[in-house]
Amino acid sequence: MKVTKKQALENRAHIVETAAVLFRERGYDGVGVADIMAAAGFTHGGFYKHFRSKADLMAEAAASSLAQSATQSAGADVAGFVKEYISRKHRDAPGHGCTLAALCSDAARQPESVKTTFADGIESQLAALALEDGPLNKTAKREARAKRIDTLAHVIGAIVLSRACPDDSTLADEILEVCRTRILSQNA
Amino acid sequence: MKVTKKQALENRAHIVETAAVLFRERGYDGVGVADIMAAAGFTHGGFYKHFRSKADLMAEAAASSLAQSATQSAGADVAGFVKEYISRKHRDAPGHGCTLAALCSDAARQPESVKTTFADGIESQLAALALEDGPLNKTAKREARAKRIDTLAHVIGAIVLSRACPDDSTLADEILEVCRTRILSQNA
DNA sequence: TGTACATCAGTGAACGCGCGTTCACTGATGTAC
DNA sequence: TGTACATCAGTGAACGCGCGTTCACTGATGTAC
Repeated sequence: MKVTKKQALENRAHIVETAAVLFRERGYDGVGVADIMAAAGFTHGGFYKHFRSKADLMAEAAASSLAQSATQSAGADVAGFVKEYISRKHRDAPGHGCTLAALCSDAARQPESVKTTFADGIESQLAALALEDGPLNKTAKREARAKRIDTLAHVIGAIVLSRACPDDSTLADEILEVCRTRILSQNA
Repeated sequence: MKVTKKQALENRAHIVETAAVLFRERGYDGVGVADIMAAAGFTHGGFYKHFRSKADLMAEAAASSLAQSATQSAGADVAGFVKEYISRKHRDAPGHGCTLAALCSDAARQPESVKTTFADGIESQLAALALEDGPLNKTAKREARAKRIDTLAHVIGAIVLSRACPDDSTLADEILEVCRTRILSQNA
């Protein structure tokens, strides 16, 4: 049953990817090691050949999906970012959406390793949004950073609040529409 | 060991209050029935004399703390609300802070009973903030509601994002300061 | 008002279950000669 | 290149533990007469 070194590394990466989706869908406490391994196509016993603990995988999965979302929105203009972010599609597919929106409040109760990863992820996300900036002087740079932090908090709040409503709720959609419209007009 | 009917009802209310704090601090999956009962000063066996299941208590605790935060911010002007909400004090004491900020993303993964309670809680919170409005015509009312929804999402996003950072993080404080300043200047 | 009995809030042990983690084992891969 | 052995990714059973829930029991409260 042994497997090529290359194959083993691919399997490991696949486990991280799978976990990154499941954690976003069901939270860190909502998914077990056995769930993750089964979803990745393995039995649970092999888990500890790849990771020292579930907490280690949590931090790694977070890093992976945070980096991915940052890359995805790299260089997008703010309006485009907001439109994609505050959408029913994003709200209804947390597993493939923004890690910050899906796991922020979970992260708050996790070990420092996870929280540090999240802080880094926030910075990456801010940096990705910053790519549209031209060369700026110091004050303008500070102002641009403030604006991005503010917008990021705003869009996360919209998604998180909308997701807390029942599935067929009109309020959930109202929140999205209202916030999308207002954030866009603010950035116009 | 029996107890007055009045005392029993008080005990029940005390359990709900205790749970409302613990859930906000550690999340729905982070607190057990035994934890709650012990914190309230009882043994865990009596739990099912008061509640049919943990999920029932979750919904009830959510309703209780949501109603409480709505009452607290009733009639406050938006600026005052934002200043209190986006503060280190609020961020660092989730157990006695806003239920929406503490448990929104947890609620998203809970049974409909909890999500419905949250939707009601959002409406209460919006209504509480609306008390400052004078008599308005239809368009102005719609606009005022949109503004409140948008502000609520915004302040929640700020707290949630800040809480995801490590405890000593400067980023966590930066997020609060930036968002507080910008939201206040928007509402000025 | 007094008495005899039913009720039921609270206790603490026990239940089955799923969790994170460990372990002996397998057998193809990788390595040493 | 061929052979003999070590490695180690993956398997599946087992571990201890904590969880939500159940249960027999207690004894003060509440009720019926």
